[in-house]
Amino acid sequence: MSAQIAHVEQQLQAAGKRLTSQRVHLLHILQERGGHLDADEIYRLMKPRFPRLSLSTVYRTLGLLKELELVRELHLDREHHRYEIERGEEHQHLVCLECGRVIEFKCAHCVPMHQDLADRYGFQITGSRVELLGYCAECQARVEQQRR
Amino acid sequence: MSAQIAHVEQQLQAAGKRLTSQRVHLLHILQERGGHLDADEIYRLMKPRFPRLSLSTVYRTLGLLKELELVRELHLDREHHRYEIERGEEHQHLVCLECGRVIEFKCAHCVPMHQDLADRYGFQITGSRVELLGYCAECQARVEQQRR
DNA sequence: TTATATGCAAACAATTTGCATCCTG
DNA sequence: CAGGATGCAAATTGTTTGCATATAA
Repeated sequence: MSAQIAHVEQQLQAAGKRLTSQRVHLLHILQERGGHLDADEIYRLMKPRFPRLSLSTVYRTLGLLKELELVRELHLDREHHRYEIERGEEHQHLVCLECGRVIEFKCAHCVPMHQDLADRYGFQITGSRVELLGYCAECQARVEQQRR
Repeated sequence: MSAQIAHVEQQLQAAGKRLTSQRVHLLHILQERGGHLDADEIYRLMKPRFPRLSLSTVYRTLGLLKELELVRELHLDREHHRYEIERGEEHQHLVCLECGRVIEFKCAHCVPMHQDLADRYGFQITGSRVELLGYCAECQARVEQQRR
């Protein structure tokens, strides 16, 4: 069992929650896949192991993990939310509008930005959503070729 | 009639669309309110003038204006989308998690960030969503006091 | 006049909830 | 064994669509 999962187990118990096999498995999936999954994808990935699994369990588990700040909810597209394990370190997302690929990056400019805002507006910043939209190198090339 | 509205009128006609009183009124509301309205708020603001207005007209109009890039759709919270007039100039949003207030700001750090990403990943960036979440000065003070 | 917009009601999709049953602690 | 967790089905919410009627061009 990874350190991540051990940590989650600990947090769940600290919150008086139970460690069910569904919860553990969901975490594993999120961890293996590296995140950016939506509820239905998670559901389908879990289904083989839990044939009677219901979507509401997925939503309830995600909701719980979100509250415990073990999972982060992303709003990368308008249709549904996507989820990833909260790794503690702030990072941003780059989304390709053509193929949907998501690249994570860390932005050196964001820390001074937070400080700026604290100074200018007295805002205490607790979180951020930085999502940049555009076209990845591959899709640019493909579109270019089709246009030829 | 403001220059904004004149511009919209022109764009609509260029796209072969009609200039209905509902569309004009919706634009006026968005302009007067300065944006950040959701579909239902717009609906309620328009209702007095158009008692038989339906929500679907609001959604269809917003969809149309969004396609023409006259209106921008924001995803500030998970419940619904909010809309504002597209002013051409990129800006970011600061959202208070307590009172819901939205502050717009312009971030000097964002332009170099786009350039960075183009360099690092070959990404062509066409848009961005930068939303910072936290607590405004007033709400911090209030919470502080309650805790006392 | 004629195609585009609107209003209304019904359809949808993502997410949430009530309740009986199940299972972890 | 007791209370939290699950599965199922039904309810909610935000948004979209089909169709008959109204209206801008």
